[in-house]
Amino acid sequence: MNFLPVGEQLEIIRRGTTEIIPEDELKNKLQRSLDSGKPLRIKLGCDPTRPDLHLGHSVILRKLRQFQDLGHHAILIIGDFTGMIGDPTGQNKTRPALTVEDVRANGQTYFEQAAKILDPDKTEIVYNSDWLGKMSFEDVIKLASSYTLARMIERDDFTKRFKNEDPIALHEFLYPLAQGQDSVHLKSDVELGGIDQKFNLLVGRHLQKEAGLEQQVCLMMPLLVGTDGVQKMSKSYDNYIGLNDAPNDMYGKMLRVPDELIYTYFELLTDVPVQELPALKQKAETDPRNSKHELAWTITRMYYDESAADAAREHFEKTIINKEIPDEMPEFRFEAGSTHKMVHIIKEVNFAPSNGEARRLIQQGGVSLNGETIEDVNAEVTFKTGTELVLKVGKRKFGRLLA
RNA sequence: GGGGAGAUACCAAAGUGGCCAACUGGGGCAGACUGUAAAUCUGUUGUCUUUCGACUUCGCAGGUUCGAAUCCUGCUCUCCCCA
Repeated sequence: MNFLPVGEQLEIIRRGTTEIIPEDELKNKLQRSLDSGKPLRIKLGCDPTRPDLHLGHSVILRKLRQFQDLGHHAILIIGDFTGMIGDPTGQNKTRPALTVEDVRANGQTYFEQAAKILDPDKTEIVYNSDWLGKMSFEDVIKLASSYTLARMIERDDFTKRFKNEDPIALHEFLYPLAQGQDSVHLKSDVELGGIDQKFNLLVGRHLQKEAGLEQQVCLMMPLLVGTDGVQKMSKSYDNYIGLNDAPNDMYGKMLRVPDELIYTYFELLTDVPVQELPALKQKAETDPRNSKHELAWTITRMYYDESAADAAREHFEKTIINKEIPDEMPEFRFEAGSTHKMVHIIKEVNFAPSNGEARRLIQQGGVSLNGETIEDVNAEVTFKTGTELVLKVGKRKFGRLLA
């Protein structure tokens, strides 16, 4: 393997990082691997409890990919065992523990999505139940003795929950230890994680030292702010853009992101070269509109391709900006000769979860048929052979009703 | 082991026998505005129902009552204090 010079590698590695602890060690490790031709072992643990990946996950996965491209060895840990505990990080509640089967199945889904970013052929996949599941109670006690309560509860999450008089289950203290044990087992050189993982990653360093191993470098990425511009991107806040989102959704959601995030997104989520970033930053401030379109296009292209990105842009301009009807939309067939209430149709095609909600949408002027806003809550539609109607609900739900 | 407090809709949080499908805030959704957002303003936010209304919902299970989120009993869970 031919590695780039340490300085160049560092420049790529540093992009977007929040913190590298300690950076000197990373430099040394890189130098050593350059001298010996031996790649570094880069560890990334993933939590398979929620297998829907979004752009937030991509920040770290992309960092791992960068290491891969630099010639290092990527290890993706499916935390099937730790998943049963539930990471207490950022939680204000005890998480429900999942069964092994659940977590295993999720792990597969997770990897399939991660493969959009990683080089799947060069990724080693491991399940931490393989070693954690074999530990004896004695082993666990030994492990638990290596950390103190005081150090454990200095964590923000625990402190907060403790102050709020929220429950903290004892086994949650084992989570960081288990994750750290992974590092011991895998002899990782670097562990990647979000900045909220700092504590967990440092425990890994600590445990490696106890085990007489070389310590891993901890590399933390910022938490991606979600589309609401406030909270970290997360499915539970519904402020995410999924890796599996359709191109149109991806593009549209991206444009709804607050202007302030444009640059950050370019830096953390796209593959534009480092050298172009300053210019993009400038543009994000002076010309947010076009800059954001560029961002949306770039990201859609990354997960699909250029033509999909072009099409998504067109779709957006058409439907949202010009308020036209899109070319393509889901079609719904109705029996010729049948009559349905609008309310029922809306619910039927899943544009509203209940009849009540559908009624509300009509009352609020959010429903139109062939461009005409429906005023009457009781409106009915009779389908004849050849009937073709365009139903619009809200700003972006379109459907073609056919008979 | 002993004593005390608590569990309300997506979240937070009022409500302590009828006026409660449940105040209020956040969030969500829709409309206006806009380059998409944000901000702002307006409306809306259990299910079924055109209206009237009916039904289900306030940790779980029973009970008292004409009537219960509100009272009683048991259970489950959580927090605090003492040991």
